[in-house]
Amino acid sequence: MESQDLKKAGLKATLPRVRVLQLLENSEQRHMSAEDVYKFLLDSGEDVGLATVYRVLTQFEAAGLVSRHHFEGGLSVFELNEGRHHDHVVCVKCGKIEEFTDDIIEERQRNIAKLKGFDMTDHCLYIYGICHGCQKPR
Amino acid sequence: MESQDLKKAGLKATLPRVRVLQLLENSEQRHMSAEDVYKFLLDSGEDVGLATVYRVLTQFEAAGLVSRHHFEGGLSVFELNEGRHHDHVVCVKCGKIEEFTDDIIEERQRNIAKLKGFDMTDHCLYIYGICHGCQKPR
DNA sequence: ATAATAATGAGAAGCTTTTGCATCACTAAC
DNA sequence: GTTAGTGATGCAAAAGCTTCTCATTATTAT
Ligand SMILES: [Mn+2]
Ligand SMILES: [Mn+2]
Ligand SMILES: [Zn+2]
Ligand SMILES: [Zn+2]
Repeated sequence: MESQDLKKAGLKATLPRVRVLQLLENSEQRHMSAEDVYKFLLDSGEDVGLATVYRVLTQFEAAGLVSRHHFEGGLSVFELNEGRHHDHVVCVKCGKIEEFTDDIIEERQRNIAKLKGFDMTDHCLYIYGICHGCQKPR
Repeated sequence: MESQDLKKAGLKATLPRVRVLQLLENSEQRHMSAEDVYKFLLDSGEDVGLATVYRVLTQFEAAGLVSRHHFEGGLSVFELNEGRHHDHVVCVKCGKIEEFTDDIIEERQRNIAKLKGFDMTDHCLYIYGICHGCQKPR
């Protein structure tokens, strides 16, 4: 029940919040822009405002329910935060996204931060390329 | 001589272009937003338009003269491309930026891309944290 | 059910970046 | 050195994308 998740996160269980959370949990498309979320909700007959979508996503991010990414081109997308950190491989042609984690890279990042005297709070690694499907001649 | 670099890149050596390139080469601040570049130029008495700065930076990027980064928060910054790839550690308090390269991380990234069937074109790794100076209590 | 309070939707506003266009400046040819 | 041609520039307007304002509505605790 999404209402419970929201309350645990200290957020009132309003209809727009429940709907956004449900969408992020059930959508085929795991990484979505605010506009995407908005359109999906409109299409499923919800009466929601774009401003609310932005507000809710920002609140979810603050509450740790979702993560926000800034992919190449500067467009920002959201995804449900399911605990396990991961990084991304993005196809620059079709936008396909693959997720991965690499413990050795993670380890090395921590060391680099320490070496530079930083108290690491976050990190992100984006690999851009052309996916198998987009490589075909023609 | 910046005019030569520009011509080699297939760009007319116009005054705004030369000035932007000089600034990127000589500025104390290595990573700059378009607005930064614009203000620096105005302050040094140049008569340049913001639109031109954006146009020139985009052209420089296309020509491989500069790289563009989208740091957390979505703001995009530019830096002179001096051939050697590197990644970034960014202080989320003061904006201080440290650069680094790690061959093992680079190697692993290539493998991950290959494993996922991607033809890697680019990648970026941002480590966010609080720098030494900003860690001091108060 | 009610009252108190917080959240919402719609539109306005704010930023950053891009575009249209008349004018101006490089460049190369004289 | 001039000149002609093309391409670049500055300005203002426009186009995203995101946030804010505010009157209205929904949620929660009583
Ligand atoms: Mn992901
Ligand atoms: Mn750098
Ligand atoms: Zn693809
Ligand atoms: Zn700092």
